[in-house]
Amino acid sequence: MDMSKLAKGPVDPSIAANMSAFAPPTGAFAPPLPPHPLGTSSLLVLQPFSTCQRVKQLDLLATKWLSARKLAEMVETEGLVYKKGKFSATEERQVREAIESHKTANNLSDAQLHEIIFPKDEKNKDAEFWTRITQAVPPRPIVAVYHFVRRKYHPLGQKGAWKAAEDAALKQAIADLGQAWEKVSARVGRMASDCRDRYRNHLVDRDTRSTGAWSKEEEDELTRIVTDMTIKQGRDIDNDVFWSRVSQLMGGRRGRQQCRIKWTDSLSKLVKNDGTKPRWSPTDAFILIHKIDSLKVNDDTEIDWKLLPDPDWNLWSAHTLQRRWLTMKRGIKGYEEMTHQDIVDILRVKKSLAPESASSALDSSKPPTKERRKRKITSAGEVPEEMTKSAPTVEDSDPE
DNA sequence: CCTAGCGGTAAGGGTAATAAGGATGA
DNA sequence: ATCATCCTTATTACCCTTACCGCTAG
Repeated sequence: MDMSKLAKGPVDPSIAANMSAFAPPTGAFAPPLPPHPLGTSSLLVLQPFSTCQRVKQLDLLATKWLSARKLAEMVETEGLVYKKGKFSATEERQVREAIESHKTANNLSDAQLHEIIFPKDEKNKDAEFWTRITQAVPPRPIVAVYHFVRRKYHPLGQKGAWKAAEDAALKQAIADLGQAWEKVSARVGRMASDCRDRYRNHLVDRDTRSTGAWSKEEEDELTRIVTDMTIKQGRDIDNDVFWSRVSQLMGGRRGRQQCRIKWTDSLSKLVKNDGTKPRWSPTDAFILIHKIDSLKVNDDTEIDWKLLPDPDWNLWSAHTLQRRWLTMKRGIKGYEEMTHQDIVDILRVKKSLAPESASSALDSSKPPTKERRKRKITSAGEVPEEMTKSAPTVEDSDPE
């Protein structure tokens, strides 16, 4: 019946148009409208644009400092395609190489390179530089590359755990200077963004903050706050939560990260599953792999995890799915050297071999201890067919 | 003198790595 | 009962995007 969803899953646009599109207020768990008139991204693969158009777009991305709004607008109006999200290892390497070659080509010292990336003097700005590096990682917009490089090449980066003395220095600096992070950074000896992070994630509310396991009261409170903020406002319970605000509403007793993780990894699936906790099963693994396979991406950094859950299989948050994928992937020996498709192929075989539990879950004859089995039937029901159906490889690849 | 847009800084939104405790099943 | 293994929960450094706005080139 709803096999179609399983097989097709979201048409992944991740490369292109996955603007974080505040989901239009759908009902509680109503099927999210495809964020896109399902053309643009898959079309890209097929052959939507002339190469000439592509070149123009890439040039635009590498030379113009387009604002987020403008970017989103162009995705809609003229099918602009650009990449968002974490930089892959490959991209990082491409950036490094581009910078190296720029350095040698212009015979720059380390200090000179530093001056280009962090110019102290107006006169040393070099717009050419950012364009050149951006061209090494299409289709990224220049501003994304700019921020990426400024973080990666910052001399104060990557300093590990904070020491008590640093916390004290940070507190004092903020007391003296306010939230002027660049100035604070100079005093503390950490990147501005790291100072800001340390402050908002750990120092603010430090005396009221509690850690460790959550009490029932706290869990109920968080659930109430989140549902008030989302469902009751007609917003999306998975994507429209403002975690800093939630933390405030929790009276500062839990930080924004604590609240977010608690919700997405634990409480949300409980709410979606009538108050009982589902447990990750081989069937779930099976579904996940097939969904990922159907995306036909080149690399898992292109996956937009937010688009994976669907109404018939929505117990698992995007975050959970992403992590489950990672652990499955790492369970394969030598996965580092493999292509994404290799890994998917291996997992598809590997995870279809554990059908015992899946099929026994179907057997109502011996109801296994917990009721949580009950819910599995919904998704497990279609698995055996899907499995025997086989030929999972290509099938739908090109719609007309 | 005006103004478009560059690019530096802050704010907002999110994940990866890790550890430790809890189920599960041979 | 035991132990390996997988799963869940919690922590925190680190990461990416967007908003904002002063400045300057044209």
